[in-house]
Amino acid sequence: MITPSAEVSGIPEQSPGSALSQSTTNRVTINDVAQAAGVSVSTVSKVVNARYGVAPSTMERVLQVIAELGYETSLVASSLRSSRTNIIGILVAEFEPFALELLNGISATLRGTQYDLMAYAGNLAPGGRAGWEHRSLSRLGGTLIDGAIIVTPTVEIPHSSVPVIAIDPHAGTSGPAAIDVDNFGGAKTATEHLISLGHRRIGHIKGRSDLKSAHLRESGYRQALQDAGISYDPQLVHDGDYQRDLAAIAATDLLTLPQPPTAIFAANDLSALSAIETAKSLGLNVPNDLSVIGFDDIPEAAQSKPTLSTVRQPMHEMGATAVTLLLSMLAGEEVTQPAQMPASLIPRESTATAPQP
Amino acid sequence: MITPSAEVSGIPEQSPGSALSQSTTNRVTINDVAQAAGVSVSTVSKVVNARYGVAPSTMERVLQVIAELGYETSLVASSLRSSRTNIIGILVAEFEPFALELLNGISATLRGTQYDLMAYAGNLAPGGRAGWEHRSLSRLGGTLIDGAIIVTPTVEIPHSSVPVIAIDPHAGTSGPAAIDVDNFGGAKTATEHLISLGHRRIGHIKGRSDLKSAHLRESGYRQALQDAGISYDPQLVHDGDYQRDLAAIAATDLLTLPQPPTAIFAANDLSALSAIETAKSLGLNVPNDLSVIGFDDIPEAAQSKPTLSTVRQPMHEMGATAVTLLLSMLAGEEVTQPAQMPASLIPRESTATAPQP
DNA sequence: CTGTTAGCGCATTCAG
DNA sequence: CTGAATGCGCTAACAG
Repeated sequence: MITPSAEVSGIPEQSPGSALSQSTTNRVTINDVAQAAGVSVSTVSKVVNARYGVAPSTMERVLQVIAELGYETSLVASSLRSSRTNIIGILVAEFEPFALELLNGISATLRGTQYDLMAYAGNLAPGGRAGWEHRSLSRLGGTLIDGAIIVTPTVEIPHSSVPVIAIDPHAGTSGPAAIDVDNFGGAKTATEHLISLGHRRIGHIKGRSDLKSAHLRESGYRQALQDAGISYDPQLVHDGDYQRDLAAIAATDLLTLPQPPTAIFAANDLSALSAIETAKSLGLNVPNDLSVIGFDDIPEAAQSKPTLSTVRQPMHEMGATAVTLLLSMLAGEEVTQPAQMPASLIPRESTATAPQP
Repeated sequence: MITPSAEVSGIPEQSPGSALSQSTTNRVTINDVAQAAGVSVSTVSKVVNARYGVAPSTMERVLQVIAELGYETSLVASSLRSSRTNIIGILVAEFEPFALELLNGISATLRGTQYDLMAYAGNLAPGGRAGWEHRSLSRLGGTLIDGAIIVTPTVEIPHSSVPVIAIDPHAGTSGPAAIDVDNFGGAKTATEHLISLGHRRIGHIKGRSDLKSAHLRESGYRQALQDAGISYDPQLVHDGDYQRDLAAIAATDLLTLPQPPTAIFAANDLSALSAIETAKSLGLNVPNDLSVIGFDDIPEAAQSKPTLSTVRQPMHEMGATAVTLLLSMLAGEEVTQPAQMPASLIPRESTATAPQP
């Protein structure tokens, strides 16, 4: 999308041969400005931060030099000195679809506020040990960012020097204020959808067993089966770990059973999409031979062939809620109550009535 | 730290017995560790950075304390001192779909490297002036990040203290190494698609006239017409500015011509979707009465009714290429040649054979 | 091997 | 009104 940044008054054209334009590589610091303007560093600082106590003439001259040199305060240096930065940090393990959708909602909600947004992926480097949450929070908090939103933390978030909101926390509930989706209810709805289509033999590809959401989704699945009077068959439940490749193995195992399921509820969309591919490669038609439903509603779900039926997490709203809560915490209010968002069924093409035996 | 907004009324902050300021758990600094371990700060620093010259026994003790206190080096402080941070910065105006898709590709490409990723939206605050590119780059570069990828800059990127890659730059070509899509070729392909469906009277909704991409897309359109021996009719080309509302006006003008077009190539998907809505409101059926094709392939394109035919920008690949180029720049190689990615036709439901007169 | 000494760029007292 | 001095948390010389 094109940003409508109306460039009404252009930047002052800096003539190429300008003697002021410094040679190259080095950043323009407050010292350069002070020297060029013939004032002290502290005066420049006052001008930049709009403090009182500077003569208009001095102020004007300094501003002139700042414009010419294209000086901007270093985020790093200033945040080291003063506690306030006006930056909200989003801490993620990596930028996967879920985090990106969240980011979208967060960015939109933050637009027009005084805050800028910084998203940090702190678990990209190899040997990515667990505990990226604490590390990122500790490395950025207290200095670079005024508050943090942590996406899908898998461990308890410890005490922090800045306000923190957790989105979709996978560990216990004793941490900071948290926002998540109704995993149990959503999984139950998904399974009920399959049951209502006439399926009786329904497989499940589980999520990461160390995560709370995975257990809740499995519970929802089992509850729906039980409510419908369908007995639970352990053979129909395999581990997918929320990952594409492992889900493919799980799907293969399920579909090569002597009596394979006619439908699969995968714990997330990634697994579901992987299951569809696996089914295709085994010569099965989705949804005629096999129905598949996922969980999340990532963008890819609407673009697959067939399009993926799923349960939607309102990621945009979750991001917006997180921002709202965080802003009120930054305003000094106490926020501790967790928020749970509803999950909604999105039926698409990958689910259909059960094949007649 | 929370600053009560009593500053205005002149009340001195930090009241003497303020137990509140003590309640916020302060960050653990290297000083705390040094003190607790009974060593000097520099020794701790050496341990943290795995430098040689520390006795095993000391090292062990320090590590023990670090673990107990949960200490992590402050990104801000360390990056202020040492130039290397192992962080790549992605600079965007805000997190909109295009940037997010890019981020996805960038994150995936960076996984397993030594670098972490920091994305910064520097144009969220109100009064977001143009020139966020320079400001963000100046505020982060040289200290916080080792290199930067700037997404859709609209102004020239000035000299910088760190390596920079621009993705989809909308201004001139004299800046840093740049990556964009084949706007001309893509537009030509889109128009040829319409021609191959039998359309001869093809309208065009232009993009923002101050942007290079808009001109290239119009050129591609005209080239395709010329190649097919169709004469160019200025009446069929209106300005849409890449925006929804202006595109709607343009579409209305086009469709109420005495001899309206049977197909429209819009300069971006947003305009195309707007044109479809306009056509519907005029009682036209898309694609039977009017074919519409866009440019970009934003996620919404696959979810509209009818789904939108378009030309796809390979955003994932563009992000990956940006990372590759940047990494080689960081490795000391000289990279200046721009990279151009291919655009590919994505035919969907909004285009069909021309209606028989 | 370890501690001491300088700053990195900036904001903030406190004297002139 | 202005500038010199101090320190934020940390790393990199250099001494001891």
